[in-house]
Amino acid sequence: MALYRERGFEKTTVEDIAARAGLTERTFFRYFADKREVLFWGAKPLQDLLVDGVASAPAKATPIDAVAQSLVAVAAGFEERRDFSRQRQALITAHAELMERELAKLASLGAAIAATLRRRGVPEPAATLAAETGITVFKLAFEHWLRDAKRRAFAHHIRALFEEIRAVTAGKATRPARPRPAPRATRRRRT
Amino acid sequence: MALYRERGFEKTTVEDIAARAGLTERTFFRYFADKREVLFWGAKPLQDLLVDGVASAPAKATPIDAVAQSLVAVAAGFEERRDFSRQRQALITAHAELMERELAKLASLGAAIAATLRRRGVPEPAATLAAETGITVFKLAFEHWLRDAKRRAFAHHIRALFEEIRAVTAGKATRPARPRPAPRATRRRRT
DNA sequence: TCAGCTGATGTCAGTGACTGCAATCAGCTA
DNA sequence: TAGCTGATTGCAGTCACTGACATCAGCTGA
Repeated sequence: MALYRERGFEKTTVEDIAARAGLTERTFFRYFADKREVLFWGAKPLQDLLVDGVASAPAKATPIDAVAQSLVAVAAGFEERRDFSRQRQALITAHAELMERELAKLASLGAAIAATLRRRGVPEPAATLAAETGITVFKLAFEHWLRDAKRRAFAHHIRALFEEIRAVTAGKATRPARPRPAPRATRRRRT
Repeated sequence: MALYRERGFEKTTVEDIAARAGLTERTFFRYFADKREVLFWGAKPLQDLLVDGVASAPAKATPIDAVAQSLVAVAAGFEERRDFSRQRQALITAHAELMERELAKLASLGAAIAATLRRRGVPEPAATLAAETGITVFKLAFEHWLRDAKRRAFAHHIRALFEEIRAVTAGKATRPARPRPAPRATRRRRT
């Protein structure tokens, strides 16, 4: 990431990266499928955490709650890496190729969660919809968390967006003001 | 697509494609940013249709309904291309690189819809959530439509999944049976 | 009819991502 | 210390993609 940020993603050759790591280009490609993959090294552990969280949710939890709880639990681990996350995200959003890979990772995350829900007895298409909704919330909450001037917790944004998406799909929340028996007020932000 | 299906995506060189089209490789790259982009030629018109649909929804429609209506309207245009769509989709799902591009296209579709909703006065994060939910439903409904043995209309699947996602986010539909004060019975389907 | 302009296409050479294959190396074991 | 095994390296090759420049087709105005 140091190199990518120094001279930009496309200006950085795989040879550069390998050299910096004290390796050969050939060896780099034995560890990473391609040049982009380096930035997504931590994806698997995160997926395991999320899946475990969903799998171990209380039996009576609704699918969406199982997903929400798991996301909230995982969110804590992000707090200490806010600066890192922000730099990484800036890099990703600045390059279409990296965005593509990010979306692919999120999609496979969603698929894994859906599979777990199915294992819990949730039928299709509810399982996939709950998982995908979770991914949507996660993605947006992540952005909100990164640029929240008030530095509220990641988990806070996740919860708020689950509330909001519930309202949205219910056909409410058309207008900014909307007093609801919600634990927290719904937040607004600029684009 | 003919070439890709004949000899596979990676076995097909850009030179092959250009030759088949009676062009030079160089010219190919003047029309398409890269090798994958050929398969997504029709994306822009679709986006315009969807955006127009959302923009011209009745002023009193909720965001999610504006999106749903637009998707349903657009769905009609797909009916006559079911076989083509199926072949294309088989190709895409078989190649991770193409899936990535597909996801990216859907994401930009979502962004365009969100922007349109904002122009209609829908605040964030409701606009983005409604748009993303629409994309989720669209994607899944598309799959269902393609493999529906009963050959029900694309629009049918879209409507059904909007119903279902409403139930899911509301915390219903955990179990096949779930007697709750729900307006409609929850729909089920196989994977 | 033709010089001149313009936009599309072609030629050519080069860079760099990625792969297959064979060689080498490091650490361990019998 | 010979031999085995897994990790690393060297090398050669393919192919996607790009920049610079030449060429061509069709149009325009004199």
